[in-house]
Amino acid sequence: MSDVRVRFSPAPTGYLHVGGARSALFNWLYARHTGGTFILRIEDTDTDRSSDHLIEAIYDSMRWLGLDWDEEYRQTDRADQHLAFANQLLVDGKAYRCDCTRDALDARIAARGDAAGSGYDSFCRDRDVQPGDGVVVRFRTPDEGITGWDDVIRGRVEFENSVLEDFIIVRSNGTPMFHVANAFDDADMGITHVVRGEDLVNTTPRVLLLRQAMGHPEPPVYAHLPLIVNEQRKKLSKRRDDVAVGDYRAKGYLPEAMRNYLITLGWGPRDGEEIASIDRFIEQFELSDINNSPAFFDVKKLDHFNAEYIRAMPLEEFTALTIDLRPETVPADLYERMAPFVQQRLKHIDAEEIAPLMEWMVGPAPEPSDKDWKKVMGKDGVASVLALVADRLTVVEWSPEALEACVFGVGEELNAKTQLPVRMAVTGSRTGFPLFEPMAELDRDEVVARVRAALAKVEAA
RNA sequence: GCCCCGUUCGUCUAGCGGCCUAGGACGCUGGCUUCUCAUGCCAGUAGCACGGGUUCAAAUCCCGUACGGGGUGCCA
Repeated sequence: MSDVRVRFSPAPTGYLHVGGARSALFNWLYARHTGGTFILRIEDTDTDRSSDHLIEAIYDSMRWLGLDWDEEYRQTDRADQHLAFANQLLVDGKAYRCDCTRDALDARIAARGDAAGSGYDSFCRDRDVQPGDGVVVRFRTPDEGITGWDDVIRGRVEFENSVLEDFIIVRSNGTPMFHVANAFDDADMGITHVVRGEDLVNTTPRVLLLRQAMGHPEPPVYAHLPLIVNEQRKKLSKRRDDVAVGDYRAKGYLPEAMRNYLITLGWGPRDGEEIASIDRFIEQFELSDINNSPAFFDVKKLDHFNAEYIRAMPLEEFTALTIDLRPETVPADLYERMAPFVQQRLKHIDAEEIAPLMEWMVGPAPEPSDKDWKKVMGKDGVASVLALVADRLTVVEWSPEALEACVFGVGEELNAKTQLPVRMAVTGSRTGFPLFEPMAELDRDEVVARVRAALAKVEAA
């Protein structure tokens, strides 16, 4: 085992969404690639918005994607240590108490003529505020100098310390905030590589400063991943975009397909094979190969991946996975015989995609649209084809092979194409399964009746 | 406003100074698989944001511009 230690640290304030899943995945890939340790750290310091239910949901989505973790922590279990760290900063004079309200700060900002929303102005730095209601602890950021790091993905990133405001490290309710918990835990847990979304770059100098104050000046390796964006090129948001991993699961995406698709967002395998086994990806994965521009989450391409994975499944596995999704009127043995045809046509593991493929086999054929009907049945000679097929069907041997020979035989005799009119008559559709196998599953009388009904409709037109 | 980041086909990517008349994938279009659809195969479509440098040589390095995004919470 190598000494690489990485972590995925979601805040359980929502379901795991595709952006978080991709971060988790890249951390996991790197850990597995290096033989290191993958840690799941639940950052639930915002107790008001975190919930056990959401933590469970995150576990669930991670397991579904096959992302297993080696160690697990919850930051609320470590709050005492975070607080002790914050208090030490207070003792050392690296932090101070502040009782400014947002309103008071805004008033000062307005009085100075600064832009609304400007950062904290260090008002309480030397006021020696005592503990009490509405009092927070702020970190004293340096007034000069530069805080920066060499990002594996972005290169050198630097911030002027002067633009860093004295940020809050302990809330007025006494709980430590994200930065302290994050900085402390990364150092304490010996995290060697921090792989996370680009939306966190701005917090990095704060964490770095905190580490220095803690006596851990040597930073981990940072890799800030490009964001996953929607069609408006904006960061995927839980509110406006439908992006929870669980939703994709519910929509019938295979975890392997989802995981494989996510891998291609911001990274490409060196061998160019974008659909491959997870082992191939683990083998090739390097942080330095991750690109730095945002990636659009393209459901069309995801669908393609999903369809590929569905088709690649062993038939028995596919059948077992989908058999309970068949229309309830379809007997299990019939479904098993039709499963190969279903597998070839499915984009999602979804009952609603399966139903239209086979409902005509167990109930009346659907009414085709006028447009489709005319396109197929409006051709010259269709009536004679249907008439002859209907007659032959009453006596032909009832097997797929014999049915095919019969229907095509009529075509040769009449010098016409027969498959489409017969299909339309029997299935009510121009598209679908190969005709003769399922047709042989129906009763002879039913099929003959459907062909005769179609014939009557053609003649009436 | 301030800070940070980004820009190769519509989309995801390859490309790390000559192999690039820019490759692959999705999508779309067309064709072929002795008569559906799907699959498979073949073909086509379309791109280095712009302007300056550096260099014998730039998609690749530097600077600027434009555009886009992220952050700017007692969220993470």
